[in-house]
Amino acid sequence: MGRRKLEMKRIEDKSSRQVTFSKRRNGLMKKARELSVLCDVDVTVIVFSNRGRLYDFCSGESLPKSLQRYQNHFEAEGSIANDDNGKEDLSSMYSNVQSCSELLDTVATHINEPDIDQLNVTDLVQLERQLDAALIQTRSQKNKLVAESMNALHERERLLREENEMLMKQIAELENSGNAGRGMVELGTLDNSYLTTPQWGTLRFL
Amino acid sequence: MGRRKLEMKRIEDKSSRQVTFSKRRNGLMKKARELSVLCDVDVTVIVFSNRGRLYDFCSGESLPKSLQRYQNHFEAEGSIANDDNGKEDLSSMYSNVQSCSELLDTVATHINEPDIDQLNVTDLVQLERQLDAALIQTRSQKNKLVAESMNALHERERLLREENEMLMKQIAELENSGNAGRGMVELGTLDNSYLTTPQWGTLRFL
DNA sequence: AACTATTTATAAGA
DNA sequence: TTCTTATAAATAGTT
Repeated sequence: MGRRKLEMKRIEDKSSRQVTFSKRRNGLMKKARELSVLCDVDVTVIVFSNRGRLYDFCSGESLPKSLQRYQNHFEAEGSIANDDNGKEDLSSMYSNVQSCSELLDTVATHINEPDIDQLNVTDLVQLERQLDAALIQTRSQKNKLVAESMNALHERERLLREENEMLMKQIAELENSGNAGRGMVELGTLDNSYLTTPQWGTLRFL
Repeated sequence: MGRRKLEMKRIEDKSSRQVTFSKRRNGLMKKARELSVLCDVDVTVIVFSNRGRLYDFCSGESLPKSLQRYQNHFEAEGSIANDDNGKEDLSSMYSNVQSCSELLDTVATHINEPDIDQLNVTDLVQLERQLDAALIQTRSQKNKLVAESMNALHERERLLREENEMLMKQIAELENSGNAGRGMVELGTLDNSYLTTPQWGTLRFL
């Protein structure tokens, strides 16, 4: 959107690359801010110039906090060095599922504790383990549901194919028995090539 | 840039907020990609919808690597228990992201180290980070592939249904034009009830 | 999911 | 850099 259309490749002229970088960087940050405000979402943008200079935008209060949130989205599963020292592990404690909201309440209460000294390392270790356990359980449940969903999809596909074949046979029969040249149907136009690559393999990896 | 100018505040109507979110999120990602290509810089964008769905863009090969780079920018303070006893620490060894197999080899070697004292806390912090990064990357890729697979399945289902409908119409035509009582087909025996409960909803949660 | 009327971003020039 | 301006892009509201 300028005097002429730009090719989408590295701008070779150093000077105009620098100018474009400055303009578009500001544009990107502005867009990010607008998105976060208009749609009430968290947005984080990090830009590294190739000279190592850092520019960032973060809709939340702090970038590290946002990145932490990002990591929490993926991280955790059974870590190496699970220092299980003799005492009752929490898995039993969590065998009865605490509801998500209850758990979040617990965390919020602990984190917002006015006197932070009230939270000693032991408490935090407990909390960390609880959250780990909850995360593992959550992910496990998620994977289970996704697997079920995919199974249902594959089953539906199978049924549809069967029905499809049945219908084709019926058409063939009708054509053979009917008056030639009347009500002709071009079966050859049906393209089944997209049916030849089932992806069952994926399910194995859940 | 629309029919009218928008106030820069949260869009209250839920529906249009959702639409705007989708449009502007795509716009932002596109801008980010263009900036990284045109100006040859590293750009990372992370968006959390307020329902916790995650969208991201990263110009480098891996988001963890970019985040690592970001962290390094502020991490002059050194890590916990930085007992640097002269020898080169693992950070240099790990500055270049390793392949999965290399990483696993490294871990195996280190964990099986006969003399465990060779591994100080700094080394382990490095190793932990590497593994975190690898895990994030792996899970992210897995989720992406599963989502793609489900999309493919839904698409195939849609095509099959379309073809199915077409075939039914053809049968109806053939029957109307053919001799009555000859080559009759019981269309009523086809049970389509299992087609009425699409499970698109599941995909939202990936 | 498409379609436009507008607004916005920005490439080039000064 | 900064401003200006012609033009390309994005997108708000509509269908």
